[in-house]
Amino acid sequence: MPRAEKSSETRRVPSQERSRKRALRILDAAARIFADGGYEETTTEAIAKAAGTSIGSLYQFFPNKHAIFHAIASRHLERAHALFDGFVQGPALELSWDELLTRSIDAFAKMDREDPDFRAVWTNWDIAGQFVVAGQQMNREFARRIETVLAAKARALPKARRAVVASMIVEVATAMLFYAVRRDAASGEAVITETKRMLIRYLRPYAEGTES
Amino acid sequence: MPRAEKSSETRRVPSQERSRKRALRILDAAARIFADGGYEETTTEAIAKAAGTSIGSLYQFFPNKHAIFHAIASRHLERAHALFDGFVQGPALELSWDELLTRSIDAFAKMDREDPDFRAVWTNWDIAGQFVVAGQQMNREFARRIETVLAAKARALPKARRAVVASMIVEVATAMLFYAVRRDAASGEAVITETKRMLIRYLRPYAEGTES
Amino acid sequence: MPRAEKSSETRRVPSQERSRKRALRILDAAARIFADGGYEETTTEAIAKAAGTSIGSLYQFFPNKHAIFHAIASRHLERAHALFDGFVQGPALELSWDELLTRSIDAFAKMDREDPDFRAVWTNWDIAGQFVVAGQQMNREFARRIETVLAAKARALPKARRAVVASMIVEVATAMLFYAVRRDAASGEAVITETKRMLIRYLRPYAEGTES
Amino acid sequence: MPRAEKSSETRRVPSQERSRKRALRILDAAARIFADGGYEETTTEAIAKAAGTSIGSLYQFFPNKHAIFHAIASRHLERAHALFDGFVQGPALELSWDELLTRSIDAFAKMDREDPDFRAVWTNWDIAGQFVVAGQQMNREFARRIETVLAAKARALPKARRAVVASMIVEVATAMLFYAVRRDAASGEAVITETKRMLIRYLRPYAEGTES
DNA sequence: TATGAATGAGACTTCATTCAT
DNA sequence: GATGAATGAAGTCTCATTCAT
Repeated sequence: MPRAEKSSETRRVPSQERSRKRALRILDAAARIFADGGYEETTTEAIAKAAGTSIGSLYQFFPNKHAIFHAIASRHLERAHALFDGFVQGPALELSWDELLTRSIDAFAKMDREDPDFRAVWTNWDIAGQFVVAGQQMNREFARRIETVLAAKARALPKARRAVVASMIVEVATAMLFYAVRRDAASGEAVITETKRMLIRYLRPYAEGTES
Repeated sequence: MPRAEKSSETRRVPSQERSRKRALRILDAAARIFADGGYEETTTEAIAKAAGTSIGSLYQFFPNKHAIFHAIASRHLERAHALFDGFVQGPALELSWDELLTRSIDAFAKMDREDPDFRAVWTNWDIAGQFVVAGQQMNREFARRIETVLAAKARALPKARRAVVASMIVEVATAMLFYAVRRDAASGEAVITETKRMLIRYLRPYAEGTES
Repeated sequence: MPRAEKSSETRRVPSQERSRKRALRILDAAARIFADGGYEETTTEAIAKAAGTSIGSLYQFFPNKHAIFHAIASRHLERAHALFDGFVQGPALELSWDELLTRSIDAFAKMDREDPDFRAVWTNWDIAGQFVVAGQQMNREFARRIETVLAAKARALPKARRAVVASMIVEVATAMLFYAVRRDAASGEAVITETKRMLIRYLRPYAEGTES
Repeated sequence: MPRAEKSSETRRVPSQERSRKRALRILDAAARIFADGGYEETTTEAIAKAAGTSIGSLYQFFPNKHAIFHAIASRHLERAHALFDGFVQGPALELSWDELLTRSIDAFAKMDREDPDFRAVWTNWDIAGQFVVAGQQMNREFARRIETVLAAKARALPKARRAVVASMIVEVATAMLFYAVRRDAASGEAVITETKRMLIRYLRPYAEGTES
């Protein structure tokens, strides 16, 4: 059926394209509103309006409100992972502990400041009261990867304690980065600086093999 | 007539007593549900039922749902302040940095584990999307007090940076304590231990006057 | 049982007295609040408080909220009837039409201004949406009595039309009196004056036998 | 493509059309229930059901219960004004006093009998205990217009008393019309007739310049 | 496929009434 | 009998989701 084929093809491509764009617009709008107003306070209607679509269209892309949040979380997760992998894999690993920490924290601070998804996800990571979603999962993922770095770099750290230390790094970094974005630029910057200092001091003994 | 006197006394006291108890039961129940299910997800009906009362009684004690949360936050705030003041005032100040940190973190860890209010407040500290309530306010209060301790103990720390460092202590401690209670007993304990270590290592240079 | 008799007697008399007073206080308070705020808007709690009693006592005197309103209406009814009977019975009947009207309207205007029950009853005479209560009933009662006066004084008025005319008098007087109390003293007075004029002009032809 | 054109036209029009109709159905149903059962006694649920819609739809048209009443009042106000203006403006003014009164009262009686809004508004004109709304406002408006007619027709009436007399006309007419619709057809008719008579007799002296 | 009107479950809150003290 | 805490039915309104056009 050439007609169907052709029409479906030519109609499909731009339509897919437009669809994808619309889905993204929804996600972007939702991230902004979730971050500003909280998950519960955000209405699906408000998201649709902010995205310039109708509520009906919104439900064509996402089965329910939670799915929207989930999609934002996933998107953020992916970005964060990609960013993170630049530091725990490849040439970056050659850097000194201090350098590695400094650079990765700076990189995340930059992303957090710029990516609305970050605030959306972290502000609402306890949706439905379960510490289910993204946040936890993501941090666990990060911790696992950090463990491998610790294995290579922190020779003085007993294997048994690697998991805790990795978690400490992730949780502290995350918490302070989140704290930083909630403050004004200047004091946010100071917090970032101090966070790096704290982690460096914390980890140095493990790296040097001179645990206090 | 001692009997009459007594009876008239006990007639009203239990009434007040029972009222007070009921109010506390409501608060306790609410704390539990807020912590488990989140503020928005928690219905006043559910609180009443969990407290073993009727919805009408609940509204006799609290004008609306938010007031219940507020009461829990206040209660927690008071307890936390009282606890904290034991460390930043009086003889405890004679302790070494390390001792002071260790003891106060242990004290808070104990309280957090035992006080359902803690989770209720910290899980929901961003009600309505604003970082308004208790949480922020409380931490700021803590930070202010820690500053005075720093003034006395951290001679190497420039006055200008005291505020940031104080915030770091509070925020990291809070975040990790919160993280700890969400885990099982064993790993929670490990996290507490590691948190103390991290803060001690972070602060030592400031205390010793040998900043790295 | 002398003890019981005596105690019940001596206790009873003042108690009855006190009870009656309390019931009246409740009615007075209720009339004021009903008049100012409307039946639905008035809570039984508010009545009890304004009467200086407890809600429990209130329900010992009246089985439910409506009964309170009903009691007020009855009380007003009685007073109004007593007042009215002074004009449709006895020596007052010797007066001329104009005098009779003038005096009775003045008398009612005075009562309406002074009796809080009046406003309470007339403001809320449509409780529950049925034009049930007092108002209707009272006016019908009045009309019936006026009919007898008409029989005597309005010789030119055919018997068949007496009922309508009587109703006209009652309804117009009531409505305008009610209108008058809602205005300030001065214009209220003017309305009363004008109402008398209107009724006099309306009725004169019936009395004189020169229907226009 | 006429078909497409037409279909696109009719596709939206019915939607608007249906909406408007639904809003009107809600208003009509509400007027009926308000009139029969009183404002407070009427539930939004009942209105929705009587209008054949869902409660959700109702709230899509009206922000709250009071707005529904307000809309009814406005609608009635407009109709009443339009009707009234036919008598106080234009050629009708050429009529004699008696004719003018007779015709306008008949016109209003007809409307009141047929328009459910009338009873809804007048039965509940004291919502919330304040004599705020429509009723008062409307009557004042009417009175003001009647004053101008009086200026032209009632030469014997001193300017200072025009306002009272105008109010008398409005209030008496309104009250008796309202009374009339609450009675059965026959006696209602008699009341209307008698009301005209009363007003004519009342006003004649003012018109003729022979005040009694 | 886009739209937005329609739906209705369910949340919060009030208040008449009951009942233990 | 007096008190006022306790009760729960019922009302208003919101908002996630569906569905006709």
